[in-house]
Amino acid sequence: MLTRLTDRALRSLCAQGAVAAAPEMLGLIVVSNRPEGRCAVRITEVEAYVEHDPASHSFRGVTPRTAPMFGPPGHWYVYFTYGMHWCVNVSCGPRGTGEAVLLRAAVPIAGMELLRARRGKAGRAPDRSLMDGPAKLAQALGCTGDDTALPAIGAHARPLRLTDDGGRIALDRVTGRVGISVAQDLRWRFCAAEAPVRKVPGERPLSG
DNA sequence: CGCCGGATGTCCT
DNA sequence: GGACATCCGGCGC
Repeated sequence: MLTRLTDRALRSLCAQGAVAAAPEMLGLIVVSNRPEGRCAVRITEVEAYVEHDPASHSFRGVTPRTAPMFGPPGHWYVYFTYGMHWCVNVSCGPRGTGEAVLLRAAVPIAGMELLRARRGKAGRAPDRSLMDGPAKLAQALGCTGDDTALPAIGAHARPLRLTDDGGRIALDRVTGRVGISVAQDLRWRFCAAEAPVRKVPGERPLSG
């Protein structure tokens, strides 16, 4: 039988904190509903960031940029990085706590043409590698700073909604986080089998 | 497939 | 001034 997490359960999950919530987000879907069209993706890779964590944007306290991390759980935190990329997170932990789960990769489940079009030239990549990075995922979903601090959960969450369609995918491996130079011992990257292998602490260089 | 370097804005030191 | 939760194209194997 098909079981689905309710919006209430999803909010409760986010409230538990980023480390607890992150692995449970594998298999959840993000529905993007914008004027140019509708699309949906299934989450295959996430990372947890907490407040007393030098790799976290919340480590140095509240700023206009990081405020959504400290807001109520279950809201989007979208930030701009490397001068050209957006990345999408879901705020976690109770209000006042600076935690979030970074959505690092996903596979398409609806609105393929739109997802591919938004990725531009790279839209010709196979499904598996169309959104195999946080900025690629954000681009495919059409995310920008306009989305930051908006609620992520609920029937009226728009233009971006985190929800459960009942489709589940298994946690395949747990590794250190990608692209950070501190706190590399913390294994807070959670991957489904579909997620890309990368050179990070804890990742096995060979598959199988 | 892997390595390397450039692009390019914002925030912190 | 440097770091940064990155991506892409070019080149070599």
